[in-house]
Amino acid sequence: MAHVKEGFEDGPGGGGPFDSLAFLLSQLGFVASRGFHQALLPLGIEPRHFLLMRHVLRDEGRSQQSLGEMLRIPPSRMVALVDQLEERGLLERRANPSDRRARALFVTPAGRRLMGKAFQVAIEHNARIGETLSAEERSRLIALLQKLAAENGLLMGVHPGLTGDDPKAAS
Amino acid sequence: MAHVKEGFEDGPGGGGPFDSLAFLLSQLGFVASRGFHQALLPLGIEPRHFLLMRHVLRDEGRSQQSLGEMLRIPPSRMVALVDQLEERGLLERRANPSDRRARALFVTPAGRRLMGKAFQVAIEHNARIGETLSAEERSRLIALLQKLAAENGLLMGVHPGLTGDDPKAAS
DNA sequence: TATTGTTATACTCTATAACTATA
DNA sequence: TATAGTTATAGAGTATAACAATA
Repeated sequence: MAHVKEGFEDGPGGGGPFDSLAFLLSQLGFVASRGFHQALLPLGIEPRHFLLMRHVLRDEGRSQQSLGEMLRIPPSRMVALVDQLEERGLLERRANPSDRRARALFVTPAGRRLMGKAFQVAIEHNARIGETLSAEERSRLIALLQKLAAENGLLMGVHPGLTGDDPKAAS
Repeated sequence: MAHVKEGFEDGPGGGGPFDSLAFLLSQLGFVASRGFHQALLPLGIEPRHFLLMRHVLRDEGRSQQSLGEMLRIPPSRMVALVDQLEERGLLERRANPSDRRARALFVTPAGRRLMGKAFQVAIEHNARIGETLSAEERSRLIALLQKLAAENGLLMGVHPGLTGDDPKAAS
């Protein structure tokens, strides 16, 4: 382990900077998640609700299961999420005429209004994260991260943290 | 929300790519964390143990509380973490002659051997994450992330996910 | 009286699997 | 017999606060 260049230069025994790509990504990802979570607090929803609502908005009338499969959220978790959003009057479960077992999901007018605000929050949060970089730095950074995301099989708009494959701890 | 350039171009109503800086960071951070967690599985420890051991290694003999303050881990959580590592024979609580309330932490020889392997795992994991980038892309990416980390008040080697300020959900 | 570490308790989140109603 | 959704249950992880030993 003496020939490594980026990060871990300190080796097993010592101190030194811990500036590996993996660690930086993990740290910054955590900060980004936490920041968005906090930014949404005034609206009374969490990032997972935002993400789910966003996908319902994109294709209203789908069943819970169909959405759950796409976002890789297990059924019982979908029930809880939709319950929370329905109680708050943001989402609606309607009957599906062609299959009375299924529940078609729709966003209510209140849900639409709230999502408008939530998008605003997301935009502001996003701007805040990158505000210390120049426009050019920012776009180069985004391009590099996109390349990394593509190589790691990430789907745009589907956050792996929603799937329940919990990393458990930090790194 | 019509004048924004990076990410969120789709607006409240629509679909489209979700390639904001914040979302990319959150996604990739999650993937990096999860990957490291899985890479450590064969060694029987988790990233939090690795991080804690690493700090004990750096300055042996410190008290639990002193370490907990530095890493911002609450006392009862420190007890659980140290318990787990002590049961596995990787860490030792020794008496502190000058203050018999405090417990001085030391890494055992087995702990040292395991940390050697864990560093190797970390190095390999780090290399895997960035392997699709060229050396130049990689160093540019790291430089940009470091700048971002500095601006967001991140401490090198201290992962915010260890502090218990849970983001709760993803995004 | 304050502090270090520990333990007890309660709470949240989650997955698993049983269950119901439809198909 | 299979499927969509729900509910019940049990497990892990956490924080809070009470506690014991020592200062």
